[in-house]
Amino acid sequence: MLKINKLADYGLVVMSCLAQQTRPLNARGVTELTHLSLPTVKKVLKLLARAGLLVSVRGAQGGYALARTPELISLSCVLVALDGELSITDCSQAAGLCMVEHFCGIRHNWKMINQLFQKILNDITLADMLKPKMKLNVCLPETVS
Amino acid sequence: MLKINKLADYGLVVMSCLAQQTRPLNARGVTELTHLSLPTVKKVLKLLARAGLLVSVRGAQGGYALARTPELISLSCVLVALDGELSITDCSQAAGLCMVEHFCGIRHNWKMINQLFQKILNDITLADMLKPKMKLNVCLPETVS
DNA sequence: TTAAAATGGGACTATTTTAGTACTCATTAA
DNA sequence: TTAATGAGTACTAAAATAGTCCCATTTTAA
Ligand code: FES
Ligand code: FES
Repeated sequence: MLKINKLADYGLVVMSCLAQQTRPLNARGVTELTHLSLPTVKKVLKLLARAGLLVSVRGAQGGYALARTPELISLSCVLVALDGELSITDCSQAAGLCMVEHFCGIRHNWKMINQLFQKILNDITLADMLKPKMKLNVCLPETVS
Repeated sequence: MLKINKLADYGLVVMSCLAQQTRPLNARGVTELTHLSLPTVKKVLKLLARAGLLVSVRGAQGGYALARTPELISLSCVLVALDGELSITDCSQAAGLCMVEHFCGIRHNWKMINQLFQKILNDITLADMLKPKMKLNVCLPETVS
């Protein structure tokens, strides 16, 4: 449960690959470094560029580079770009998606959990993911109301 | 992203419904209280019973009841029963599922995040979910190694 | 003893989502 | 001018999900 789709997973691999480059890298280059298939890499790169996380340089000698430094790229925004907003249940995000909404006493609590997870993913940056052993500093009793 | 499947969602609704009963309730009774469809309710009840979260009483006047008090039922075990183990990415749980495992520098960090989420869902109980406004007390810098 | 009420287990189908691929157009450096 | 490269879009195949149905087993109650 709670799986992100593969595209999002690959997306993070690609992002961390590009974070280690000093100049734009093209799709083939990413393929060689990550061992992911070329069509998949292309798809991921396009989506990330469209989301504004990568800048693309067209034409010969073109390629992709991070739009910001890894410290300013949250895990959350990468995942959202490739796998949509975080919503643990259909009902925890928008209204009207769940048929038992009116009879359900747990919707509010799902929303709280959803917010907590969102905050966690927001606080982790690409730079953190690049570290061999990331530190997770989670201490958010104030998230709760 | 990070959605649990509908069965798991319904499962929690059913569990919270049963938590408010004083005697075993049959599938039809659950349907009436939750407004979920009967076949779906039956499926969920069977899965929860098999997982040991509910005890079933067969025969006339039979039905289902919680196997333990709500304080002793974690959100985690309900979700696992209906939607499998928590694993954000294929690679964060077991080895050998991801084709780029050998070239991937972020696998360890995914595992950390996975553990954190697991701990959060473990610490929330069914009793918490029944409260109108749950308190989330997350403060686990020691989870990290 | 019998009939009715209920769960248990499993199989099945339609739908939706996901993964992966292919093709054409636009842009740019050399 | 030309070759390299990204942008956009459409498509197919495979997998997961949701929802339904059927029949055997068990137990209560008439
Ligand atoms: S299960 Fe959908 S609103 Fe509660
Ligand atoms: S993406 Fe699978 S091991 Fe890292």
